Formats: sequence, C-alpha cells, structure tokens
Amino acid sequence: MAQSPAPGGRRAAKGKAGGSAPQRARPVTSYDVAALAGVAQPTVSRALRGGSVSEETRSRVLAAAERLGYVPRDAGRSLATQRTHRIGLVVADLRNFFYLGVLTAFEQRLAEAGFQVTLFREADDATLLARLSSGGIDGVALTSLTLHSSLPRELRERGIPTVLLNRESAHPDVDACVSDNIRGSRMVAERLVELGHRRIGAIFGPAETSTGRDRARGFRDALAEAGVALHPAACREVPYTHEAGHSALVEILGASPAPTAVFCANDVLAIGALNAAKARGVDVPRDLTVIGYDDMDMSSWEIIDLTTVHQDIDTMARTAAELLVSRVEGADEDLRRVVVPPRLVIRSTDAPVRAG
Amino acid sequence: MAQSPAPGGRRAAKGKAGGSAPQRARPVTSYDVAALAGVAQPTVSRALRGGSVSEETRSRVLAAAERLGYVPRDAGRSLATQRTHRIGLVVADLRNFFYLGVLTAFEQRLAEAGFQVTLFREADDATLLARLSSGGIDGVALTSLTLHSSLPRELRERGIPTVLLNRESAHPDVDACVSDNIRGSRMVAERLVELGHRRIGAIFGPAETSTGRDRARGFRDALAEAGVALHPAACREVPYTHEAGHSALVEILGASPAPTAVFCANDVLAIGALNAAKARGVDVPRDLTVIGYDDMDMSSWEIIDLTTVHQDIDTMARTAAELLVSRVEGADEDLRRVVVPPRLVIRSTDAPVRAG
DNA sequence: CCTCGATCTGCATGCGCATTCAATGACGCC
DNA sequence: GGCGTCATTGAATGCGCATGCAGATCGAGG
Repeated sequence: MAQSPAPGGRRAAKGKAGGSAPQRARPVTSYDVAALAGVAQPTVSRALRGGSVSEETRSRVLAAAERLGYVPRDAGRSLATQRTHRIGLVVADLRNFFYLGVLTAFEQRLAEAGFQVTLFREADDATLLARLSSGGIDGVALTSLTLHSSLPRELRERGIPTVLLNRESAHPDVDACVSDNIRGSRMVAERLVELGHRRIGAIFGPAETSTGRDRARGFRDALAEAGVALHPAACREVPYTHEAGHSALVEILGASPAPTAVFCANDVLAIGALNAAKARGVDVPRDLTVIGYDDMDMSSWEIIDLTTVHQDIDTMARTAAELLVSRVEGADEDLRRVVVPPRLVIRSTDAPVRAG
Repeated sequence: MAQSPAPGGRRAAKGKAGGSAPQRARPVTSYDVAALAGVAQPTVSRALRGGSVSEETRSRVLAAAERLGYVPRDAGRSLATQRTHRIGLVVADLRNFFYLGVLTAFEQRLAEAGFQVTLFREADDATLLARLSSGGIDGVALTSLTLHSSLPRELRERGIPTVLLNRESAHPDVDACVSDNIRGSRMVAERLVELGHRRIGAIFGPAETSTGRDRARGFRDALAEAGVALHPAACREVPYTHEAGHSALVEILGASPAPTAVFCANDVLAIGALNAAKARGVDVPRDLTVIGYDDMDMSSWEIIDLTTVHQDIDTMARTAAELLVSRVEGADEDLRRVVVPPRLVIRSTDAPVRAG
C-alpha cells in the first residue's frame, strides 16, 4: 500500500489527502472521535462501552462520535477482547429447506443476544476445522454431522464452544440439542400398524448420521414389537435430498407386492416421494400412505398436507443458541444434552390400508 | 541471533501456566510457530503467505505450524490488512424460499473466491448501516431493499463496496444485478391474453420495491396495450409472503365476477395462492389460472408445477458475487448494472379460459 | 581480493480498540 | 488545615499479524 503514514504522530496529517480521486475514505477511528471531543482515545472507548466517565464527558464523546459517524471497528475490538460476537453455523446443504427453519430461529435468537451468524458449508473435517479455527467466530453450531466425525472433539480441544444441533455425535464431546428420534419414529410405526398396514416400506436417511440411524432404529424396533416385518424390497437408504426421495419412491413402487405405506426419514424425502407419486399417478393416501419426519413449515401447506412427526425446530435452534451463548460467556457447566420431544401430526397423507 | 523471545519479551513465560485446570487453551500464535521453527514472527507470516523465504526456512515453518496446529487469527490479519474476506448478505426474511437459492449461489461463488458470508437481517436503515459499518465485512449485497432507502448511498459514502441483488434502488448509487422485471411481467400478460383470459386479477408485491413496481408496471402496460383491463376488485398489493398470497387469493375469489386468471408477483405468493385455491376447492388451472414469477426450485415440483417467469437466480447471485469481489479487490470502474433476461416457463397452472 | 547486487531474514512498527496502572483533582472528615 | 477516599482521566501497553526497512549473507563479476 503506497499510503505511508505521515512521519510522526499516529494519525496525523496523512499527507495531502489526495488531489481529488474518490479514494476510499479513511475510516473514522476512536482517535478521531477523541480528538474532536478533546479527550484521550481510551476515554472514547469507556464512554461508548459504559465505563466510568463523567456525564459531561460522555455526552461530549457521544456527540463527537455521532457527528463523525463513528462505528467501532470489529477487528480492533476482537483483537483486544478476544471475542468476535460471531457464531458459525455449519450446514451441509443450504438447499435443504429444513435448514431454513433452523437458520431463521438460530439467527433470531443470536441476534437478540448480540451475535451475528456466519455460514459455513460442510467440507472435509480438516478444511472445516481450519476455517473454524481462524478465530473469526466465538462458537459453532454443527447441524450436519456424521456420527464418527472427529470435529466435535477437535473443536473441543481447541477450546471453541460447540453445540450439536439436530444431529449428534457418537461421542459426547460437546453440548447437543436434538429431538428424540427414536421415539418419534416409533410413533410412525405405531400409527402405520394401527392403520392396518402390513406391507410397509421406508426411505431411510444415511446410517452414518444420528437422525438416519435413530429414525431407522425406532421405526424397525416398533414394527418388530408389533410383529410386523418391514418389506425389504421396499426399503432404501439414501441421502437427505428431494431428488433421492423422488427416485427412491419410484424404485419402491416397483417392488412386488407394492407397499401400502412408506415412512420417509425426513420431510424433504417425503415431499420428494409425494412428487414421485404424483408423477406416477399414484394417489396419496388412497393408494399409498406417506409419512415424513420434521414437520417443516411447508409440510402443512394444503397442497402438501403431510402427516409427519413434528420436531420443534424453533425450540431446538433457540436452545442451541442459548447453550452456545452461555458457553461463550464462560459457563463451565457439565456437558449438556437437551432432548426435545417429538409429536405425531396427522394430516392427509396417511389412511387406513384398503381392503383388497 | 536472539531467536527466542528474551525474558520480558513479548510472549515469555506467561505465569506458571496453571496447575491442571482444563482452562481454555491459549491459542497458538505466529510467535509460537516462530519460536518452534527458530525464526522471527514475520518470517512465519511470509512463509505462510508466500513471501520471499528460502525453501528450507519455509518447510521448517510449515512443519512447525502443522505440528502446533497453527491457524492465523482472522482478527489480527484483518486489523493489519484492512480486509476481512467476509461479505455481508442482507435479507429481509430468511423464511422466503426465494432467498435460499440466492444465498446458496451467492455463498458458493464467494467461497470459491475465498470469502465467507455473514447474514444480516433487514432492520431499519440506521441500525443496519451501523452493523455493516463496524468493519466486519469487506462488502455487502442487498437483496431486500426498498426503492427509496438511503442505504446504498450511505454505504457508498462510507466506501463499503455494495451490490444490489434482485431488487434495485431508485437512485443509481451502486452496482446492481437484476432481472428484467418489466419484460418478464409483460410475458405473463401476453400469455394470459393469448389464453383468452379477460377477467384478470393480480397479487402484486409492495410498490416500494423495484420488483413490486416493475412487475406491476410491465403487467399493466402489456394488458392495456392488448386492450384488456385489469379487474380492479381482483387486484391486491401485499407483502411477499406465503400467507399474504394465501389470504389475497381468498379475497380475490370473492370478487364478482370472479377472475379467471391471477398473476402473482412472485412464486411465494403464487404458491400461497395455490394453497388457498386448494383450500377453497378451486381447481387450478380448470377454474383458475395462476402464474408466478421467479421460478424457484420447488416451482417445478410435480405437486406444484407452476407456470412462472424463470429468473436465473444462480446467474444473478454469481454475477453479484463477482461484481462485489472485483470492487473489493479495488476495481475502480464505472457503475455497473447487469440485467438478466427472464423467460416464461409454461407448466400446468395455466390454461385457456373456459367457454361459459 | 574487493565491490555490487540479489536474497533472505530480523527489527520495528502500525492496524483500532480495551484495559491496566498511575496521576490528578474534588470532596469530606477529623 | 491535613489527609484519606473516590471518581475521573490520561499514558502505556497488548491483542496477532503484515510489512517497510535495514542488516546480513552469498555469489558473481571486475
């Protein structure tokens, strides 16, 4: 940069300020405010942060700050306080609507607590760890985590407050806020049995995720207890995407005998399945019962009206935000794991099995 | 060679390092790496940033950094370089699916360029300006902007690179990347006329947004040119939300005579309308034609299959990201305004008006 | 053998803010 | 009137990194 600070004083003259070029204006610093207010820089800091300053001085400083349009630079403050007031949110796929709800609730709660949210897309553990460690953030929420990722432990070792949101890890290294996926998926199984379904299929999520694992486990267990066998040819394990749900259902519809009901491990998959059913002219729920998991906002739309397991994302995200904030503020409590109870929401994509 | 920080040196002893408490570990700094590698701190900086350093030194530094798990602190770097490699994205409502596409494409392109995205929720201009000025970001993309907001000008005055994405301002203060909303909405009008509709309603967006204004203007103009009058009782101007679209359609359905077609200023409104139609037992497109604008991902789902104006969000977001990055890197070109052409996508929510 | 230039590296410093410490002054009390 | 107390403020410093500058080393050319 060819803008050598003027010889002498810290923020003095600054050369001839350029002839006329619409150069990016030198930003206002606390020194400028101090000069205008006739005080020392630290006094500006104190006046603005609520330190011990006389009323008269404070108002003079505030007036000067106002007049110059002074806004403290984050970088300086962060360097001095070792705090950024920024929280990282790691998500696998922003296109997954589920995360919209998460992001919204999470951001909202954090904004209230004076934090900003910075997004991190899923990447390999090493890359992600480096990005998260660069100190740009005070804490992290991981929403897309595989069971055996070493990320939570590594973050813990680096002293970066972390919370798992929605998915959890195989090892209890950090705080977590999750739904009771086993219980939720059991409810689905019970409902299907109750409706008389006996040829039941499923589109499960990835086994290496806690939601994928638990929702499969609860579902299978409950069915087994009811003496109903899963229809093997009508089961798939796929990634949590709309496309995967779509094509999995197409495949499943080809099983013989065709299943009368399909459990989808999340709503994104379920909606993909509904679309596939529509494409194939399969009437839901007359010909096929579809039940999802999550209860995203759109699942209650009239054109979808999906029977699903309600997961209180709002509460989960807010709780995660609060856990994180308390950690960032130095709480040294034991590991916490908050489990939010699920609830079956019956809408119009499920129906009793048809005789014959 | 005084290669170890002498006592009294910057990073010496540091007390007795505590007995055993699992205190948050003191983070590794470039001084630690320097000490381990037996060089001075600046050499570490140069080795890592590709400065002039001998191969032998570089590898020693890299090894030390690796061994300590060193990751440069963003705050320090930002303070020194006046650059954060972070871009702010201001969005009104994260629950609006439209922004998901924007966010995804935008984030992706920026990640490639080495930038992170920090979210800012819409707030009053003053608050937002303060947040954006705190220097945490190198540039801003505004997606939810009202026509007469002073934000673009103020950001410009503060020297913060800014780009308008999707919506634009009444004054050309900063770069913008938008769709040709007038042309797009004209296409809709022409289509409706072509299908024989003569009782046409509309759910417009807020007039104080450029998209709301232009999509209404183009639509009205084209209809007028075709000699077709808008059905006044079947027009509404509402915020861009699903709920607003839903209730607006319910109201419009009560107009008499009922319209045979409704143009919705964006897909979120259109889907709200589709849901309302479904709730009211109105068959789309048999009883009512609905056309939207945006062509969000979900608009092509089989259960929605909305006829709409395709807006290439991906291109728009990527272009905006590129504009922004070039500004941040110091490009001093003239104001740029990129207009992306829209395209009518005909699916299954529109149909010829029924005789009788 | 000396000089010059090219590399490489260390020293000193600044980025903007918060914070510790000491100095100053005001005030009250004996 | 002297002295202690408290409130207020300034001076000095550090946070972690990048960079201008100067010194050192080395090789080549004269």
